[in-house]
Amino acid sequence: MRASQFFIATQKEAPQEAELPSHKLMLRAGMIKRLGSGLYTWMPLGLRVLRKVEAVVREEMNRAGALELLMPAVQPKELWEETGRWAVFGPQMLKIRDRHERDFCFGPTHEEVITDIARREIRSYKQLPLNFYQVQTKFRDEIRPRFGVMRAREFMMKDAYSFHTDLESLQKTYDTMYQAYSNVFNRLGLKFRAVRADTGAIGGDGSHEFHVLADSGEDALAYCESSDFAANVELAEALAPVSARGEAKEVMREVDTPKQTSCEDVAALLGITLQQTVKSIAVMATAEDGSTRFYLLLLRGDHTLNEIKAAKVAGLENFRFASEQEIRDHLNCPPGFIGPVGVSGQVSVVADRSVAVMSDFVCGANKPKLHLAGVNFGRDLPEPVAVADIRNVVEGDASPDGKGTIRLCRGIEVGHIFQLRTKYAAAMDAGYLDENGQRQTMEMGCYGIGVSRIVGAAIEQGNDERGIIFPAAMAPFTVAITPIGYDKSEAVQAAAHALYDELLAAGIDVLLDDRGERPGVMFADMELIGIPHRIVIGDRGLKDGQVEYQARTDAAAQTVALADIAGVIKQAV
RNA sequence: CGGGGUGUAGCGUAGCCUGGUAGCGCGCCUGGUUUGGGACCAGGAUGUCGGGAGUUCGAAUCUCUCCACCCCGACCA
Repeated sequence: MRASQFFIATQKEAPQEAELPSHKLMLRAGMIKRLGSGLYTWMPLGLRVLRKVEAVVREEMNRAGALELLMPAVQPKELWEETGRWAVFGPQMLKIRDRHERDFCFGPTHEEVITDIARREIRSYKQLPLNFYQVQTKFRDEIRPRFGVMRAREFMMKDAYSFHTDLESLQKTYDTMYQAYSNVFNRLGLKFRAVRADTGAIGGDGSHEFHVLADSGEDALAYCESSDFAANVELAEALAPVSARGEAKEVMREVDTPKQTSCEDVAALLGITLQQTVKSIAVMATAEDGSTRFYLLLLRGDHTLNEIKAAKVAGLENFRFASEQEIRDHLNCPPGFIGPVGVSGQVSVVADRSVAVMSDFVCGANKPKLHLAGVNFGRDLPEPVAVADIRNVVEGDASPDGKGTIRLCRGIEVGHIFQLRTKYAAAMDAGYLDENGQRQTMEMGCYGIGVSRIVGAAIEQGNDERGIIFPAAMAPFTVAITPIGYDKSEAVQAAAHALYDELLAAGIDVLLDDRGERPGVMFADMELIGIPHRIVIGDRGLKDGQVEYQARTDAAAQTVALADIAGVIKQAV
């Protein structure tokens, strides 16, 4: 491609709306243009990148035996009513009405459509298993679109749906998809982790999220460096401490804490570590019969509450934080000094596993401006009614698989594979006849990749002060030729054209910057848009038969003989 | 939806408090000089100051209202 024939729309300054590096850079590079909230035009440059991602996804899906089809973006309401999701999806679904006043939605996902296909087309176990996929534009009316294409309302997604006679077959395809996804992200040159995900009401261990690692990621992840364990922090288990509770050595006593309402302040005042303090979190839980109960959740001072885990404790299914008034009503004490010692029968105490093994600890005294030190379970207060894992894991915790310690990072979810089981097939009566002529419900799996989101995630992972650093597999162009004095020097032109033709003939995506711009402009543009390889041709080097080569990630250029440069590039790509 | 904020040329902004008819940088166009890291000189074009209503002799500026967008929370590829 000749730059003069292409559309390069780079900008020096990023629009104010952009916050993340990837969003700013995509705007500055002219890859995307915003049309409305969460709506982006993919400009020619950006589209080249998107298409490269799609190509890799397609290749790996095809290789994994999935079959591409294309479903309508617009779907009739009736289909969604069969699964009850017309109501469930709620305002996230863009609903539209045609001239006959019939209701439709712009598809946020395609389980209903594909299940409809399956129930119409699949009759016999002999046709199974099957795995269909598509690359489609989806629309989800996000509560808050942000970060450019990372959380757009209209976005490009690859979604696949598999159908099976039994769980074993589903598991097999699931494993195949797991591998295919790993292949995709490896080929795209992304640092990623497959993370065990919450399967919610369906249960089982049939769900993984694929996260691209990036500091700006919206999800907090816990992973183990010495094993393949990885999980969302919300779900990562904090193992019970291996050491048993120590002997009580101290006598319980009150200590003055006139202004110290947090564990940090109390520990600082007393000159002890946070690990010796216990924080009490007051919550109200509503039981099934509608009655409410006041709970104190006990955490070690250096830990934080994991609300998802806490909600799994019997009785706490739908808890909320207690109001200040409720705290005063139950403990006769203002927040900041509350604790589990001497509480009435109206109060239930739930301790985190790490608290359960503590001895001689410090906690609130349930009296204003006082804390208690040297507190011990069994002696100063009853054992808690429940001991559970209710905290977030922290760096250094033992990995739940027992193979090392946990580290934390942030990730951007770019893929999700899920064993749906029979949820949709049952709701929509998608069945087949088995070997015995008996009608059975199909098992289903679904597998999504956020194609457009990957572009943002990749840039989030690869950028520097000069611009985007694209992995080779998704760069809009592989090589940039930047001739200096292009419109003045016939020698430069001749050399540039010859090289351009040779690289094109070798099937390499080359961008020849024939705009006649000054060197600084060309360099800045090529670096901003993240082209992995750059060749500079100028009269200065040409008189010695030399050109310059610099990879986007190199600190400086190197001199290469003009005669060798094509070979060097072919070698490098 | 709740809370906060911003709308001035393609992009970034000044002016608003204290009303007097809009300025700067980048970009764009023309001519010239330049050409190894976002050139320089000269000339030029581009603004319903988000929309509407009001106050006023006069509104980008004050008031009301609507709209759009951005940021913080719940959702997700």
